[in-house]
Amino acid sequence: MNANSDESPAIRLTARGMRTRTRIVAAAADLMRVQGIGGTTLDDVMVASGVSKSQLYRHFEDKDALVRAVVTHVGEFVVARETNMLGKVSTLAGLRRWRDSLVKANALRHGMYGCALGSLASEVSDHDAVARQMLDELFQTWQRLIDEALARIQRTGVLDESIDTSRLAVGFLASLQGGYLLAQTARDVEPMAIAVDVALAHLESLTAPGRAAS
Amino acid sequence: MNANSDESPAIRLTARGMRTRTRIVAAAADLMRVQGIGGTTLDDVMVASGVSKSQLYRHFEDKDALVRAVVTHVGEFVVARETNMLGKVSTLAGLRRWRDSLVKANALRHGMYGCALGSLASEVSDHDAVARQMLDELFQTWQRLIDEALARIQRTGVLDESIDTSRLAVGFLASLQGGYLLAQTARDVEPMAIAVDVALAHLESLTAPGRAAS
DNA sequence: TCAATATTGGACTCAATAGTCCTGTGTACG
DNA sequence: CGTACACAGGACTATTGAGTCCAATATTGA
Repeated sequence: MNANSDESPAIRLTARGMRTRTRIVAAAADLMRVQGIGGTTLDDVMVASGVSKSQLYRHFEDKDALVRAVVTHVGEFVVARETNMLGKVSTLAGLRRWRDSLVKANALRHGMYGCALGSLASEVSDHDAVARQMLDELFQTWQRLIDEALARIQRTGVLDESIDTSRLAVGFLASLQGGYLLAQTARDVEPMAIAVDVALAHLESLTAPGRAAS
Repeated sequence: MNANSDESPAIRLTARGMRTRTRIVAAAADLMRVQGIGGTTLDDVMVASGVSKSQLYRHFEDKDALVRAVVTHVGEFVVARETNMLGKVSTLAGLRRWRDSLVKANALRHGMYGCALGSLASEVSDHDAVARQMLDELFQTWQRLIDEALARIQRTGVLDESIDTSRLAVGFLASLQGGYLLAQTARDVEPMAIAVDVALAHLESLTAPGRAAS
């Protein structure tokens, strides 16, 4: 939206203030990823960011405002990552590399914590309407990135033009999110890997045999 | 596990006591579904079930124990529902009816609250190891019910025998769970409906044209 | 360098919530 | 029919966590 990352500051901030603000949000995001939003106290954030209560309330009206800043922060991170990984994909092989990268990252933590965005969404959606809408838009952005990659693959000719890639993109994102949840519950990447693989297999089955490109 | 529903009681209970216990768990489950676990206080449960604090602590050692009883309760409900809906499915049409029923129910609440089991899983998995494992087993049961339906479809001949239905089942469950999450975030069933439809389309694409049965 | 203002520290308040305890009442069985 | 014990009520405590306040310090611009 505006030049500085993470939401508009409401108050005028010097460079030092911005750094402090960023430090708070980054620390809060880390804690909330691991402990959840409800499990993270403002005192936790204080200690982790090395900042005092009054600063917290100088920068954020209340905890909800901090949570929203965290949503923005995490959202920017995820969108940047996905833009990086999907932005130039135009082949099935490219999509498989995308899959590998996500699976590998999740395997390192044995499925713990699930998807950074998905966990926030599930915890916040029925409680904070503003944050819910922010997350909805982030999911839509993510879905669009997948859709655009699919559309590029389609344009190479391996995928029939009659296929609605935007519906496929919803399917991919849902498989991924559901996979994250199952992996988190099982403490094992496997269900997440399988879920995305099945979605990829579907895409492959749609590529008419003996078509152009790879 | 044992005859009475919802976990073992640790203490001896008369019929009246069992009813009280059930009332507590049912009230807690309802509240937690709407407000989340963290958002539901024991006082809320007290008021909703018309029961006093000491009774709560007579029946449950602490809040975690109550949460686990809720998991068992909700799990039994979901497994019963899915057994009902999937237990006799042996055609694609039957699977579509299953989809319709889930989508319809979710549409009524505009996606709110997500999946009863999924929401619990996401809130509890990184916090209570015992509850996490219970939920993992419930998801496995659910997945098995889907797998068995797919296997029956496979046995009618419309689905090639070389296909691994258990992997497909993981894909279905993940699509469903991810769809629930996206629907909850969007306050709209649509993403959930699309996610399951894409999964169904995949299955249909696997049914070799010109095979037996319907 | 001085004054205005941004920034910081942390003690303090107030409300909410998990968990305890004790007293009284219903009930089942000998 | 009475005694033991299961069950119910609700006041009470201890803790935690969100949010406030004000005094002290750093920064910036004139």
